[in-house]
Amino acid sequence: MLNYSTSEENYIKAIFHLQKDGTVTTNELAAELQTRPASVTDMLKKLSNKKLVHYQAYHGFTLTSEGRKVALVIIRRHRLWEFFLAEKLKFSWEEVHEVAEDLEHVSSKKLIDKLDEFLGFPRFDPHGDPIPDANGKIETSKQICLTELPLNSTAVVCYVSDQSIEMLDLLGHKKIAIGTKIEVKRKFSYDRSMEIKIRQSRRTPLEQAPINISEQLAKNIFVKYGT
Amino acid sequence: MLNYSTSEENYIKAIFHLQKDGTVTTNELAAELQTRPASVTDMLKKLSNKKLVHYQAYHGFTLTSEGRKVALVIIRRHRLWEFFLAEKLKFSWEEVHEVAEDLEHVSSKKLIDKLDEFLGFPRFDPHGDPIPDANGKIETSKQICLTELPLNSTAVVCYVSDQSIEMLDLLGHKKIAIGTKIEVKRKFSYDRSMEIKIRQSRRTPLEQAPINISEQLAKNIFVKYGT
DNA sequence: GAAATATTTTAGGTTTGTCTAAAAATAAAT
DNA sequence: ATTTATTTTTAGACAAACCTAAAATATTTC
Repeated sequence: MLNYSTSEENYIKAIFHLQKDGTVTTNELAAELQTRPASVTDMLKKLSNKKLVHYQAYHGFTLTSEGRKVALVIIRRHRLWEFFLAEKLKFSWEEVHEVAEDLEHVSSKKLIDKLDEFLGFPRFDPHGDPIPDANGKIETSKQICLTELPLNSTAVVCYVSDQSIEMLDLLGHKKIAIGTKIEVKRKFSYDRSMEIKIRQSRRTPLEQAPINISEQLAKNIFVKYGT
Repeated sequence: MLNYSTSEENYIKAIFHLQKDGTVTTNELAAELQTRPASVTDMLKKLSNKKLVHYQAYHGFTLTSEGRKVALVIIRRHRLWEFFLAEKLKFSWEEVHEVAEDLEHVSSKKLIDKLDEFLGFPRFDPHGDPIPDANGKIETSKQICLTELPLNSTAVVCYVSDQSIEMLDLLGHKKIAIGTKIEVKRKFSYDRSMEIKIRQSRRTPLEQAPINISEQLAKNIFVKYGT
């Protein structure tokens, strides 16, 4: 079970990413995969036979629930490798994607689950995209940079990109950590600093006075909506 | 450059391993790769055109120096991944090979060199086989278990397979470490324990009194001939 | 050294995934 | 509602890597 060719996997993954906006068309997919529409039709028939996509000639296609499950496995592999490359091998942000494109097709489930464990079950890849867990569960809300959080919105810190001693010292002083709830109260256009209210996760319901965050700090803090 | 298909890579690697005993024959290679002689002939023509093998119809083949270079790159990848799987992901000894068979075909040189660095430039994989360095240099003498070292032979400790606290404590007490020179003076058939003389690497020229090593300990110490 | 046996190569076919060019279906425009 | 344009599918080919069966070459044996 769950043994597909590199090519099939790439199609499934691409459909998953494109289908956010409704059904996917042949041309869209051909453009995404840098191939020809005729090739897409060929492959789609195959994936349709394998019950991975709903396909009606001339009317686009979407993944079946089985197809979605496969897609999530591939995305899990991809993002875990990206995390590994950035975190352990010190690849830069922009370099990880290309190498992960190859690594993601190595299909040993045990390899991926052990890699996940080795990495400490990370929940976001270096681009801030969520990593599906071993059961295919994935965070719905995408991670965004604190600088992009709109005024008066509340979100939770989930990742800090710069992990230097100095950075962690500053965060400690401001009592900001993974899980801290943040609400943006003001943004100053002069230096792009912001004023925020924070609440420690769970056990600290008391309202804190607003504190100030420099642009440089905000740039390295990532948050997501929700709990 | 250096971009070959998975199939080509498997052929090159297999020829490298088989050619230790002279030229390789079509049947040998077919058996090794679980394929048919006719398929081997097809591929061999292709590799011959690419100047990776010397090939004369009906008379076997060997790698060219270019082919050997390619083989060493593939073996380097394979053994580094094996080391990674065993050391970092806690795969058992016997499981690493199969997964590494897939990982070895991911061809990014940067990936492999960074992996090498991350792992601390290991010189032997979990089976005791030497890992070629980034320039394709490889230890000539294979690592063997101390139990296999013949009487009155001298060799150098290069690897310890059991790295439990207890084991390291015992090794520390006996002053045995990586680089220690060992000469086997006696082997007792009764309990398969052995008496050895040791000399610390370089700076300790003085002859030590022989010490005794249990079979259990010897089984976990690996040595190689040479410096 | 000719016959028997084993090995290797050729010839022709299959599958996977791609392509081009032409035909069919859908969507847009007048 | 036709015509025009776009999109999608079919038809037929091709390369890679494999296969079977038959022919060619080596090797053994007598």
